[in-house]
Amino acid sequence: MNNLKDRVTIYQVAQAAGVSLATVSRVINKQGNVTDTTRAKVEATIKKLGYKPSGLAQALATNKTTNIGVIIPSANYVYISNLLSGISEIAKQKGFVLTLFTTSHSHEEALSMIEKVITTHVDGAIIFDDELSEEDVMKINSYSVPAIVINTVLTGEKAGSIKFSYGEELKRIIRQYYEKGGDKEMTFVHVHDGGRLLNHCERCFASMHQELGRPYHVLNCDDSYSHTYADFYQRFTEDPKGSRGYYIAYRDSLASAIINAATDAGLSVPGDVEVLSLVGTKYANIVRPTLSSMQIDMQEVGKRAMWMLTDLIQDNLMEKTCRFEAHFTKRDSTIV
Amino acid sequence: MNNLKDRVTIYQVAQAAGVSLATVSRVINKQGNVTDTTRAKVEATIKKLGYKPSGLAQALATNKTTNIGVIIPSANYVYISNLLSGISEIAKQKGFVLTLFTTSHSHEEALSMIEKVITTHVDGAIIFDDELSEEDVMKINSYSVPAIVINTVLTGEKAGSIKFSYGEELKRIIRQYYEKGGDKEMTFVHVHDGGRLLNHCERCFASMHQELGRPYHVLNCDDSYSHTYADFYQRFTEDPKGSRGYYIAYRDSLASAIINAATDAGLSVPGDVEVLSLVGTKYANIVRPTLSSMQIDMQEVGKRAMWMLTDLIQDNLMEKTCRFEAHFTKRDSTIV
DNA sequence: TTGTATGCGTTATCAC
DNA sequence: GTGATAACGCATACAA
Repeated sequence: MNNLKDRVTIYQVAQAAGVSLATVSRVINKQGNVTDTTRAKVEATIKKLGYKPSGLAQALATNKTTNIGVIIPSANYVYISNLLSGISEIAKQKGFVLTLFTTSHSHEEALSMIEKVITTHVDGAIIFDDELSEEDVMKINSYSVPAIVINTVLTGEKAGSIKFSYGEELKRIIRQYYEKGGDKEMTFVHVHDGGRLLNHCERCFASMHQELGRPYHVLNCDDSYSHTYADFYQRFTEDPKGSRGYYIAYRDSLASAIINAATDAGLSVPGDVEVLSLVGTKYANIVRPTLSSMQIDMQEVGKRAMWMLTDLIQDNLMEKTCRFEAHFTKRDSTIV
Repeated sequence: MNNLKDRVTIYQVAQAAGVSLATVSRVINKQGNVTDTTRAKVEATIKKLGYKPSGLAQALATNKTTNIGVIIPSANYVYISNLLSGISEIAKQKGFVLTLFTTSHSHEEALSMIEKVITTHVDGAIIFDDELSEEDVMKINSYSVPAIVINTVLTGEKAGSIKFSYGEELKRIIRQYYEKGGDKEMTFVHVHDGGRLLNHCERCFASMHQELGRPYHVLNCDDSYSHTYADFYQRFTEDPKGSRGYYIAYRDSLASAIINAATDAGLSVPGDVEVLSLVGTKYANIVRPTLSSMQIDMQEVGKRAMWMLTDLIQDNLMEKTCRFEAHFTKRDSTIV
């Protein structure tokens, strides 16, 4: 049961090499003050015994784990795994290791993850979770764990944040659509538990239409390709004329469901049905017709977050806040 | 710099509550032998002081981190993130946390990650990396770190493995294709650094054709949608007749590149060009025409791996080896 | 039921 | 240059 019982300790190395453990420690940490002779002797026995220092004990003694906690919703979305990949790339570069805390659309769980991060003794944390309020996140900071928060503003001593500006760009797209003669009525496809980003977009969508005095619709659907496809296929076949419209969906897969349903129902895209994906990934380019989308390079966001965090850990972060602008790429699923 | 200096310790709690630290420890670990009165007192001061036990110190004292090391190639592929998501789901259920070690197509790096896993003092490890040989993986086991290895056989006391059976199914698909009157010549689309699974498939592909006495081709291409699209588009437009064939690609995105290139070049899929994706994901269903694919439910693999690992950690793993069969799903990109 | 003492595997501050 | 020795924060066997 005690699966690490036979771990070789620094003490055993010292004994075998005929020196004190202090000397071994010096060799490990490549500090000076060691004769080449003894150094060689120690290194030899280290190799012979297969000694590996215990990160645990090191961390306890130095008060530094080289460990970054990452709080994200379940890693199963493409844009999340892109984010993770970006974080991971820089973390590796800087000598950090990532510890994952995944949440699943529950405020309670997200909170308990924050507690876990604190007990886990990480050197810093990157948090990307819609369920967490600023207040929640402050909690982690009150334990003086440096933290970068994505998509939530956060003010604090040991904190930085990355903010997405989605709403303004979305408003611009909507205004431009009508200005350039777009005449379809727009429908915002709402999904349950879509998170704060989606809700923010929805609010901007609504307020823009109110501002323009245009009619608009909001439709609830399931966060699943097949369900969404089925729903829309039924909708499109039952009332082809009434289905004409411009649909804004949260994710590539959902947008694709609408495109495919329309195409399969004999409607033309973008003639009868236009579709915009809010969170575009590389798949926007792959599906046919290609998918007009807004996107933020999440891998880049991940990199930046990790950069900011390393700076923050060294008390060296100048700009505590950073914005990422969403960009619109027109492809074949929309006319303008 | 010393970012955790002001952490509240168990000792401070004890002092504030007027008990010994042993009592506090008992309260934390919910052991018996504590009066309700003192328990309440201790819990109150814990809350008041905002005390969180140090996982580090706990781990050092008990020789148990609740930490699982996961070695994977950079998490940027859909099937990898599915795997991760499966692992993560069960890990959370069992009270473990995941520490990520990502590698990037380098044997050296993969080896150094194994060393890191050892020093990191994890309770167990799940390894999915094509760069690691059995010998490499044995190393982690020789430190008596329980490990589950995916897609590499491994024999060892504290080890289990999950094996994919891709080759046999691929052979079956190929044989069946010709038996049912498929007459296109097959091309295996090879990508650099595709890993052991791809190479295994390639060998099976070749040997099956030799067995059948059929001609076959192997084509090198880049592991990128856009490059592959460009390459194939050129190929298809320059020599439409000669392009007729059955292409086997590693990944959905690459297979989609071929499909789209063919379609855009005026060829018909699956009339002129048939395409099979080896590692299918949900996108096989989304692209048009839909993509015939082989697939293994990687999320399920992840779950199983984590289940096996928890059993292994408790010396309770009966079946040390487990196979996952790849399944073929015929969709619209192939005729049979 | 509660407190004392020791150990977990390091680092770091002293002496020598 | 090298070696004792005290932290680091907690669990636990043992004594009270």
